[in-house]
Amino acid sequence: MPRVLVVEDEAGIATAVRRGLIAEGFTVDIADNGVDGLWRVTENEYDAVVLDIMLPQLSGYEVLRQMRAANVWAPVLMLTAKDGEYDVADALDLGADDYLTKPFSFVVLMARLRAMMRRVQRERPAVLMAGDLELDPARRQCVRGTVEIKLTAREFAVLEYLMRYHDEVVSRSEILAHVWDENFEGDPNIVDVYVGRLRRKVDTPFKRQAIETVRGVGYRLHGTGG
Amino acid sequence: MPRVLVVEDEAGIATAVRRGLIAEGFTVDIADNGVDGLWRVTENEYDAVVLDIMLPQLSGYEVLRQMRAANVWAPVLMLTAKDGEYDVADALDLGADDYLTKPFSFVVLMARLRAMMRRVQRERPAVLMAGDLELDPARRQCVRGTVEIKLTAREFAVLEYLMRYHDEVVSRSEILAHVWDENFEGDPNIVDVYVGRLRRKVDTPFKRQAIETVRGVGYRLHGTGG
DNA sequence: GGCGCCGTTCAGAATCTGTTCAGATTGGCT
DNA sequence: AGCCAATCTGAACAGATTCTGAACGGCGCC
Repeated sequence: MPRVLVVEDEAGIATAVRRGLIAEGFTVDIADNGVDGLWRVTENEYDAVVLDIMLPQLSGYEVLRQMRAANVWAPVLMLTAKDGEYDVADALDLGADDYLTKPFSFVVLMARLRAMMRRVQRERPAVLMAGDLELDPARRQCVRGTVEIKLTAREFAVLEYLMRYHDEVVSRSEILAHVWDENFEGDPNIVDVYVGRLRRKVDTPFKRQAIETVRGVGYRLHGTGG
Repeated sequence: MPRVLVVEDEAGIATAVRRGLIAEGFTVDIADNGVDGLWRVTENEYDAVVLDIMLPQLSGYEVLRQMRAANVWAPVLMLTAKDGEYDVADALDLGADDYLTKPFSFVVLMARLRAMMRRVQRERPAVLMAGDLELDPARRQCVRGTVEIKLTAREFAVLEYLMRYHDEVVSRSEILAHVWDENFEGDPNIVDVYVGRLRRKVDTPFKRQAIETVRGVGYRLHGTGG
């Protein structure tokens, strides 16, 4: 699940964008001022940042400059008001990857975000593969061999995370933080439950199970041999 | 190899863009005035046109207008200077597909060009097909196999959108934004209602239903086996 | 004015999902 | 073998999401 930070002080825009992005399968954090935005972006790993220029406390320019200085290179899409008070060129010079003028349509935002992430993150393939398992985040579809496997939203998210880090061991807390929320406060056993459900759905009989339990540490999804 | 025409009289920009595009694997033609640009675009088939607005002999507006009149529908990305002498809205009204304000970064130009070509390729087919379903936007006609299916305007629009993005999951908000209005303020349940009606009209008994619900995300229309 | 079609709203029904929990099972260790 | 902690699993529930039929009002046409 791609993770996006939205730094925007106008609550209306922020929530609208948030809702839309979530519907599109993103995980979304919101910061309503520059300082908070800068803090979040340096503390977490985002796949993209939507950054308003006009912000309280710290302008979008400054946030961008300081995050680049701090060696954070997540792709940034700047939001600018259409009155040319702030110059877009400056933002691009500072290392923004794209920009959008308010008011914008949500569809355009999505297209730009996707294009930007595709462009910037070449290491992320459109389709995740592991053995004969195939997972297509855009189509929200999971296939083993030729048969489609139906997954719920959560199952999909957990599997996606495991596949993204296939052959590596990922801990429960890591999964919780990424698939649920950094401060999820429920029973961590939920991860076990979902891994169990996934196994029943994606494992093939007579084959080694795809998701291995690494006792005391977490889980590992095997990249080859199913 | 995608072929691009760049109509731009400032030699510096033209050659920079040309070099960059070639490096990205495009074939590039340059015209340094409007008349030449118009001639080339009508004589050749380009996958995209980058068109400056301020040009000697014939403005970018005029080039665009006349090429559309001549039934040339290659996607056009307009270049505008940031002083608002020329209005971007006019260009979009005339049928430009995107625009960029000078000065722009090359990265942004590439992203826009790619996104534009992708978008246009998807949006311009004459007849939409998915399985044995056929939808002709020009004739406002929908056919399954040999029988015509009568659809109301809204039903048609929703189905058209789903078919345009067949096999992908489209969210309710996306459908609302495109078929209704980006700031439609009614009950989003209207989408569910129309999908339900469409199902009753276009689904065949004993077959997998064409429009699948992807819970928590949206709907997906199956492109094959429909 | 009457009629039919269409777009929309609404509320209840039907369905699906996320989560919790407790008991069963497994694996590692002495 | 026996113990403890970690893990698995099935059942159950609440809540969210989606579906659907009914109803309403506007609009164009006869």
